[in-house]
Amino acid sequence: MTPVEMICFALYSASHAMQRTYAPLLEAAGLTYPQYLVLVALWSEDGQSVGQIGRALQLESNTLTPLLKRVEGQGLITRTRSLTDERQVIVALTEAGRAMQARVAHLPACIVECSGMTLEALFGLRDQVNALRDGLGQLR
Amino acid sequence: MTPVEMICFALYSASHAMQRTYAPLLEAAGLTYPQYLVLVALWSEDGQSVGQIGRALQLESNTLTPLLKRVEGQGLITRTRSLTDERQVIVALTEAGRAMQARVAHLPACIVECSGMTLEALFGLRDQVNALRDGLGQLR
DNA sequence: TGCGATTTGATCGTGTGCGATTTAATCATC
DNA sequence: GATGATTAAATCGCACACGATCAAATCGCA
Repeated sequence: MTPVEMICFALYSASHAMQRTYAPLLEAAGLTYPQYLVLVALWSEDGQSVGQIGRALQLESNTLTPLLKRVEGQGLITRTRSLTDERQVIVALTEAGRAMQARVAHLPACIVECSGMTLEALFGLRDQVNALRDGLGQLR
Repeated sequence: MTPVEMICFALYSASHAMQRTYAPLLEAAGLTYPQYLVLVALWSEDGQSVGQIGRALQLESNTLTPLLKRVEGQGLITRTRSLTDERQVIVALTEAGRAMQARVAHLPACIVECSGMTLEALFGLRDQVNALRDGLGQLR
């Protein structure tokens, strides 16, 4: 059994390869890969709580809190306590945060190109990988 | 575009889900997930240099060196300079390192079970994910 | 109304990943 | 045989991930 023969290593190495592909493209925008994913979630729905973002990205507050503070420091988001429930911190895009979307809009196409696969193959693969993830997440 | 619609997020979240599934099973053996992968590589071929392990796992020496020192500290491997090329550090299994293989031999079957997918589906998925990784790695 | 249980986010410590740089050993070319 | 280029590993700094824990706010229920 070599690492290459294991599904877990395939995911591990492919995930890192993806981050290595994105990183130089995101560097121009001053973003890291997880920071970019947070913005994607906010572009999809602005004004989410830390918990909502965590459920979307499968991350805990101990990862998100410092990450969000860094993105806030860049002026892309604001973090404010909810008025209706002061336990929650609402994360909202600033104008600069919204403007960032256009600046990185070309990245997904770059990734598809780099991958050397068709869009259909990538979508099929995505669905299978998501199914595996959800299967593994079942027992938590 | 939500995170869920992106192939990069599928890999990102599935890789983390896999690590979260392995972690509690490896904890009994005192191993982290990357440490386990290093041992898998060594069980496949003992006596590899840091560079060889790095090429197998797609990791740089700046990641491997401290990781290997921790595994060495647990008495599972030894790190010795090569006699023929003193730039290289040869990593070899100790008796305890070899014995560890039997101790975690049941893990892959656990993962297959947790995944809720057939072995054939997992193998097919693995090959596709590896192809994507290799495609992305092409331009490096 | 009061008070224990739950929820939410933050904090802390450990272990990766990786870009940039450094040091030591080896190679290539003369 | 000397010496500049290359290679291998180590070191440093920064940014995740996550287990464990904490503080504050809210909920549930008598």
